Amino acid sequence: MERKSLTIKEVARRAGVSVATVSRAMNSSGPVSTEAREAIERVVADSGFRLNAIGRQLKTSRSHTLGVLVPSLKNPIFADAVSGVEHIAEQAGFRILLASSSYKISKEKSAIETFLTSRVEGLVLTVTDEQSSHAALELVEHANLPFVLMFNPCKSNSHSTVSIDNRLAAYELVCELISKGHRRIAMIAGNLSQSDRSVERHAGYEDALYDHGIDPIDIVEVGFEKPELSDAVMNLAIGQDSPTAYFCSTDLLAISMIRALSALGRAVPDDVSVVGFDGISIGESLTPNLATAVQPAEAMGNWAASHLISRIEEGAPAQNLVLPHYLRHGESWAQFPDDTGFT
Amino acid sequence: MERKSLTIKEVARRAGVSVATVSRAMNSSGPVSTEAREAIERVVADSGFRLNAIGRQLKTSRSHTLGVLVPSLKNPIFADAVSGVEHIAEQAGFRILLASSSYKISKEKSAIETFLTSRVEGLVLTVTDEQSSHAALELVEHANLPFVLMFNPCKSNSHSTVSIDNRLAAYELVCELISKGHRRIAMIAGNLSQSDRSVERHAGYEDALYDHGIDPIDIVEVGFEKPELSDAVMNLAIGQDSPTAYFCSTDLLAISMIRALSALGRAVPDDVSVVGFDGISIGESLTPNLATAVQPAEAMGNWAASHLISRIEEGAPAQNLVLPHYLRHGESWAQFPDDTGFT
DNA sequence: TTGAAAGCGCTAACAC
DNA sequence: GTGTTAGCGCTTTCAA
Repeated sequence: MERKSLTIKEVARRAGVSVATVSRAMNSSGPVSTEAREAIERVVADSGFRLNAIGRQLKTSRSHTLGVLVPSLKNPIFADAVSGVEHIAEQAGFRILLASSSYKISKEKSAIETFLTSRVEGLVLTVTDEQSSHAALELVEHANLPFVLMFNPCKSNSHSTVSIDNRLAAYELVCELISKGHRRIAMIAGNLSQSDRSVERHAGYEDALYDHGIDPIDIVEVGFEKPELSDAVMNLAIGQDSPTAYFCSTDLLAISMIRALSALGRAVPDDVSVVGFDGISIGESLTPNLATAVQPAEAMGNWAASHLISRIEEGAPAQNLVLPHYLRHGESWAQFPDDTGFT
Repeated sequence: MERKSLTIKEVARRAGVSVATVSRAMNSSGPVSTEAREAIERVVADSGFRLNAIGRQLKTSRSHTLGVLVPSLKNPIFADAVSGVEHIAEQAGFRILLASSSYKISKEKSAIETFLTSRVEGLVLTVTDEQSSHAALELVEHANLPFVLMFNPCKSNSHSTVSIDNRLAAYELVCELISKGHRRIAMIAGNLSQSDRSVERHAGYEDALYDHGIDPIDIVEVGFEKPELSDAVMNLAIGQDSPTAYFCSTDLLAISMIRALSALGRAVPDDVSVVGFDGISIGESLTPNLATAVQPAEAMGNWAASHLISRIEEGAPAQNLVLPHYLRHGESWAQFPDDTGFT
């Protein structure tokens, strides 16, 4: 057992050749005689030698590494997207440096600084929003490093983005609720200040109500990191004119909401409808399964990675991609039972 | 905008000092006069200079990087554990290189080779099992690199491990099922050849049945990567003497099972009981919520990371930790309705 | 308090 | 086909 790993120099010495030959042999980057190759292979085989990527990175100024930053791994929508990034990156010979921000601007910034210091070749980021995260994104742009925003709605054309049309998807979801006869529709959302997606979804919610001449109910914001619903949500649910439908800004929230409602004796969807947003796969397996707008998270991760790599390798131009979403007509929403029949 | 990022040498030139002084200033690693410090700060501020970690890593032979390998990010149990690793690593100034194996031995091996090449300082791994993954683990041991196996049951004392007692937890779960009057209890599991945890859980299942003089039913194995349950499962569920209870080797499987059963008109828990294993947090929010054995995934990740770092930094000895599990008495299991009253 | 210089492990001219 | 060599960007003696 070697105390310290070998260097190419030592391998060269043992094989009786020069370091250049070893380098050529190990990288198949130039001619090497069979004799030399075999000598080298022998040394490598019984020493377990492996080229040191750090030396190579320094010399070639290429790290073959991508930085990936998401708010949290504990929401499957992000875990799935990271999984999508990882699979493509791995195929293309890129490593993944992973960080999570816990929805905190300060952690976004420090994660990005770490990535920059580590000389990653590109970044896949899901940030709070372009405004609040401006300082951090500024760093990336100043470093002239390609990056793609994932999930964040596209707000400019200067950089790449992959997302869905959150506002439209929310609009469609709420319209569907309205067409099922619901009039008192509340929105429960993760803190708007921590997610531009929530903001867009809320806008879609308002659009839908406005188009139907229905008054919106004050949005109830909850934290992202805790599963417990706030008192505000509970008070809303037990009040006199309690909503007949809830639009939750994420599936995780919707799942908690369904549970909380049933604890209050309100059955979903018989007494009240609940819809989520994201389309995490577990939602499909629930009973009732979740009505929601589905984001193709893994595909977003795939695209983010392959686009990023083509920017790195081929200097491809920045691009904004809006992927199609679709509504999953789950069992957690239903015709409002007291519907008076107005159309 | 700089085409290529600056080097310490260029900063030194611009600030009119030597590279050694810049290094000392930026790392607070030695005395620097106020005058020099200010000159350097000025240059750094308006150039956005950042020390290149690769140069530093080569010089110091420290990468401050941990490699993390899990079978899949799409199972929240692993995503949560990775999240736990990440949080501790970040606090300690370590970066995370992430890879997933999709439960494939070949990908485990190549991921580990990439980690080795990248000169990570330690590894957190969840592998198929120590036997099958032997070749890959061999590489790590030969490289003399500290690692901790996470989730994999401890089979030797030569390396670190953090897990729960899978066999005991499964035993307890199945005993509880038996005490609720169930006698026809089936086990549905992810392929045993892809997970030593499944194997242990199956042993616990058999222990429990054996202790009560009940005949086990042939285990039904399903793939990990697809949510659809196999025909074998369906045939079992609709057969004559179909089980009154299902023990699933993961919560994800249990959730799919509940859904599949209800599609067959069998209500959970009224007609049939289903229990899972893992304790993913979403399971708590389901209706019915999941009876399961809870693994403290995030805590396992936390411990894996901090233990690994103390091995790296302080040469702490390898350690095997078995964390306590607990049973979540969810709503997905119930007294068997046709219970004849035997005790 | 500072600078010169060696060298971490590697690749890629370049000369042979 | 092969070897020599000059760095890549940094830290760290060591001497001043």
